[in-house]
Amino acid sequence: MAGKPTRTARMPTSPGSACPISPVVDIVFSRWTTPILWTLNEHGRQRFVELERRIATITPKVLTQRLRQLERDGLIVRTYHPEVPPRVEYEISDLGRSLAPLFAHLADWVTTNLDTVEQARHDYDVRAAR
Amino acid sequence: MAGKPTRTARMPTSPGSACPISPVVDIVFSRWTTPILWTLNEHGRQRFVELERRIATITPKVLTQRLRQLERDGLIVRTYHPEVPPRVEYEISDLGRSLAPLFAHLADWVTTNLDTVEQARHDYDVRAAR
DNA sequence: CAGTATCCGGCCGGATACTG
DNA sequence: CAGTATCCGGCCGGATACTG
Repeated sequence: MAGKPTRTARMPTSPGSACPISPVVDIVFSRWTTPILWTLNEHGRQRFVELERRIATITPKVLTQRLRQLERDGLIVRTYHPEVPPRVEYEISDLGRSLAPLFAHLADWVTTNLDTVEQARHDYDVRAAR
Repeated sequence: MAGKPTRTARMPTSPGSACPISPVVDIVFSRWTTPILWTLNEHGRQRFVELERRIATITPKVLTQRLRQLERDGLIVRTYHPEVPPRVEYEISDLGRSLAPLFAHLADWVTTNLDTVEQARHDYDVRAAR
């Protein structure tokens, strides 16, 4: 046994204990996962380039990474057609689709409350400046 | 005017264009915000140390940072009582409370689907290993 | 008590170039 | 077309120590 378990490294120290929704946050809500899932849900089965175009500011590397993670988590399905040139299609899975009502709910919250958040930020900043 | 605007720096390049829920993701779903909001919603108005204890694995620095952000976004309210020793209380705001049904919805999704996700990961890893 | 100060490592994501 | 390879910077978050 080599050395005591130094606590230095980034152990996940998941906040899960205090919060039952932490798992879904890890799975679904990273920087690019929601745009990807949203696009697949809206426009159906799509090829890599189509996603790249629709999401626009994403780079191919990152798109690949996120797609792989989503596939691993079972939220999307990847289909490879061995042709020349190669053709790959992505579509949302049933599990992924089960997030749709949730996403709609979130979109509602945004329409209703985003202004309030921005106003709050503004007020806070004004108060902080004085 | 010094130099052309080099595109090197991390411009946010927000994915928002493609996805109407990106804003709420930025506001609510970072590593520690959901545990904090959840705790405040469950146990009501609390002092700094109480939050620290309930969330357990969070450090004071990070707790302060997240609380400030949530206060700025108008999701929580901070009350400072100038006593000795000082007393500060945090409570969820009306805006913060408006997230409660959403959180319940998310918690439901977790109970229903977390097993499926873990199974999918397992299957993916097995397939990848071969 | 309720924080702040300092240091620091890792990881995520971006830029750019290249490939079966 | 659908990616991979390489390099790299910033930021988030953690560890530790200190303060009005």
